[in-house]
Amino acid sequence: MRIGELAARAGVSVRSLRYYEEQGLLTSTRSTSGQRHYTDRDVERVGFIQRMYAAGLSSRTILEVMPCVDAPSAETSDAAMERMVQERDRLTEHIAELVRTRDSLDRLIAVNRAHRKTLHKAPAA
Amino acid sequence: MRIGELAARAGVSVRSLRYYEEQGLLTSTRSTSGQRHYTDRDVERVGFIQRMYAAGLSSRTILEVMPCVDAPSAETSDAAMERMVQERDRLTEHIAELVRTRDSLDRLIAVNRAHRKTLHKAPAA
DNA sequence: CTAAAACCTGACACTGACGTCAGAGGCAAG
DNA sequence: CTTGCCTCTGACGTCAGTGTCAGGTTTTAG
Repeated sequence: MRIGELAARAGVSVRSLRYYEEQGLLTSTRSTSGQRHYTDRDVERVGFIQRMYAAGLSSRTILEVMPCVDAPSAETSDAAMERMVQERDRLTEHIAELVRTRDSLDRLIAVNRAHRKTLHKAPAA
Repeated sequence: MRIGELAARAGVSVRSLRYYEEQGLLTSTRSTSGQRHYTDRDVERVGFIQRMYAAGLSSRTILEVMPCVDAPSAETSDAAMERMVQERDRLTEHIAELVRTRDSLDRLIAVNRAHRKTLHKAPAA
């Protein structure tokens, strides 16, 4: 498929796909006229990339863990494995922090609700 | 206390504190010479701001929920409460997404470990 | 054949939370 | 007083992912 279809299927912009290629995260075969062509597998790959971005990894870091995705059946480089475990742990810690933050938001909401109930929806002063 | 001490206590840069003030998130009393002065309570306030940033809120959004922090005992504006609940829900969804992403990383790690074990740490080809 | 739509490269714009530098003034210690 | 550190304002730099525009080629539909 060409770049427009991949973009539509993966739910990203054409611009992003070119950027991913520029960053070495995505490769394409080129037709004689220079147009990029992709396979169905690339849809998943772009999805993976997007999730990594959403998890806070940079292009460079995603690139470092890619060997684990590309060659899970081969001798994945130690560096890539190490990086992936490291990012997994970082993500775990980040999730824990977000949960704590959400809890504090919950408490704040509860406190405000309690006060509003107390005031019985009194009008502004 | 002056800005340097607040920065040290809250673990942020002086630059950030000035930026927070510029965004309306933090206020200071000024000495006659124009220097900013803060209270102990501002240390917590900066901590709160930092956690909100870490949770993905923008300056503008933090500003919108601030009434709930500033006046939890008064008639907190409906808009602020609504915004806070909305952000709490967004955060919940984001956490769920991150957990899914971490699970997929876990699976990827497991797959790679299994293959490495199978290969019995065979040297690179 | 021709017009529209998709694609190409290259480059500049943008956003947002800062870093950093310049030039000037404030404040406690020796 | 002066040395040295802290602070002030203002402004420009940065980073990273993406938007967007220009100017040109390719593919597709009629």
